[in-house]
Amino acid sequence: MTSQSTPTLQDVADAANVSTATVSRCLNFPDKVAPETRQKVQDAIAVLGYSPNFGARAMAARRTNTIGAIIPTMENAIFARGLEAFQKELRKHGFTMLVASTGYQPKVEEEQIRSLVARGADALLLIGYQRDPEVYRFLEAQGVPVLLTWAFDPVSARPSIGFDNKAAMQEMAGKVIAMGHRKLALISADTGLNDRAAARYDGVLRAMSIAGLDPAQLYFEETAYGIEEGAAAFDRLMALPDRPTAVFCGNDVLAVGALRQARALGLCVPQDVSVIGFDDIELAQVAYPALTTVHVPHHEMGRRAGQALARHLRDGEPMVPMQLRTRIILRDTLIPV
Amino acid sequence: MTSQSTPTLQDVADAANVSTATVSRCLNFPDKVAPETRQKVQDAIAVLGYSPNFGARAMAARRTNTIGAIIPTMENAIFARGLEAFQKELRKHGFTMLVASTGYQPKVEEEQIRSLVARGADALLLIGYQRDPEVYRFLEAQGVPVLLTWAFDPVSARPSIGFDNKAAMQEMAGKVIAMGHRKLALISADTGLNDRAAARYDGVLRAMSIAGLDPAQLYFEETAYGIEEGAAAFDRLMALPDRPTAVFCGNDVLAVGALRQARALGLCVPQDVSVIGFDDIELAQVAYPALTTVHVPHHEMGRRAGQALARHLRDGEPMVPMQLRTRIILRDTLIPV
DNA sequence: TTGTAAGCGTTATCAG
DNA sequence: CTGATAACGCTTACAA
Repeated sequence: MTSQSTPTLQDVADAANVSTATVSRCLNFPDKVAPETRQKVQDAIAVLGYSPNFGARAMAARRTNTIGAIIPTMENAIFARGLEAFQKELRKHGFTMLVASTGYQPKVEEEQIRSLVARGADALLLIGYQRDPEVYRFLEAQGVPVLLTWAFDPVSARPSIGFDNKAAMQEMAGKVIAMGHRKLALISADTGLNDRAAARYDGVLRAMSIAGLDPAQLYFEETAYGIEEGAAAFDRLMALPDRPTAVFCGNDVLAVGALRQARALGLCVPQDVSVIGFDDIELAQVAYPALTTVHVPHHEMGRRAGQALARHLRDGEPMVPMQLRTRIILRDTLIPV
Repeated sequence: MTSQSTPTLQDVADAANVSTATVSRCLNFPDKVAPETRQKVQDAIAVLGYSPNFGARAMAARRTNTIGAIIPTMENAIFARGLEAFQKELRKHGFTMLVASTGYQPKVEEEQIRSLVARGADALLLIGYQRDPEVYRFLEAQGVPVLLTWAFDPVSARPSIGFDNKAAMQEMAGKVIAMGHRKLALISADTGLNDRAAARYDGVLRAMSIAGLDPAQLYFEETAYGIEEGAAAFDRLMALPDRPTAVFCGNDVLAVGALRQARALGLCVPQDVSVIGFDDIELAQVAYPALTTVHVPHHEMGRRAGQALARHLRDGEPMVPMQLRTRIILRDTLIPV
């Protein structure tokens, strides 16, 4: 009774003259099987080129050793470093990462969440807090653990491993103000959809208040994500009658766009205007002038997230929220006014 | 007989007072079901919050509407644009993309291939031609169609949608030589593991031969992938007694590293040395000076690959190889010697 | 240590 | 148009 197409457990069992149960054990608990039996089975597996059917396994075992990660975008490497670390850590623990991206669209994120859950993801890694409560209910109902990252909200009860976007930006803004800058601008991603962007915005406002500046004076440019968009927003700011002397950017990608546009306009950064980024992705070092920015511990964040999830799944350890520190990286795009 | 945990087809069937077959039909062929029945079922689905189990579905239907894409790296956005387009196109046709990355390690690629196949990928998108023939045999045995991309080899029989790396680089090198450059260097990724890198290398050599230069005179720096690595290689080249006047780079990431190092060394690009990239990713425009490079039609490549695969899977259309054109983008890092 | 057999949640064939 | 029912390939008590 040889199968025509791809070999199954049964085929292996037949070939090795054992039961399917034994083959299964060989695969999952090798030491629960007698050495010689194991050898026979492994030979059969090799000969047939057998490899287990994931769907069937998932269905029978009711777990997949797979963890889904859903990020807003795969472009521009904003999340790449962190994910890389996450995936490496998971691998160590025998888990596989599945990635999906949403293009910053909540609807798409919901789809992706459902899709990954339907695919049997044992847990999910999501970026930021903000999403329809319905989504969280769904996840809870399905019994899928979720770890949030890239943000840390001390008041939220949801487990997260990230950093305080507001505090980080506030610190940076405080420094900029201390350098004498008074005319400030912020180029930001959509604060309505993106809680990290919103928090960073709040950070700038808070720093202004504390310094006795009127937050209403902040030039605020909200824009889509991308180098072009950053450039366009910067262009609008520079067309203002009373130009800002320091332009914060919600992320390094926008900042690099701003830098490019400054060049196009014949403006010198930082002499004519200072530009400040956020994230410290590789781009920031390569940009010219090298970008002053807020360093996010991408690698550590990914690693710890992987660790937390793996331990939770394997040993049932509860996932404890963890706040990581950011730090200001002074490069060449910021000088006192 | 209500299920305790996540609802199943059976639960829906019970709730709607129909058979599981009918529910399944509602899901897959809505118009093969009477409108009122359909309504009942849909209500039940909504009430229970049912969503189909992917593994079970895959097992029963023997297809997943999922296509796997395996790329060398997710960092630096080299493949990001193309993948994005690929994924968008697939979505249009009702397919889902699953990504995996290999870190440029053949062993890891094999693992990922097996993993995606085990997960039931209906087809695979792979980068480049070069891999163990055993892998191709495995894929064939499993009946999994494969489309290659990011390369185009006219003599290979395997379906691919890409461009001719060698011809592209040769054209660029020809141009550089025509500008009077004689002392040439190439910073390349590992040509042993990476057929795109090897082809680009060959392109430079060929252009030299054609121009009557001795290919053996090419300064060749083979290095790992990354900005740091590009910088280090450039540094070694500049330490040479008889410096090259033009430095080709196997990709934009290496080129940007070279640019950074030039700055660090106090060298002016392009006055002191010309630098040439390959790929034309966003980085190339943002770099300073803006990078002269070979434009790869990322978007079109991804889109067409998605189209070809979707049609093949849906309508059984054969996948025909397609060669896309690259073009030289002259920006600010190359001048005549 | 190994085998038997009952699921796991769908799809799809075949009657009705 | 709808309902039984047999797969699909694997895991896991439970027995031997």
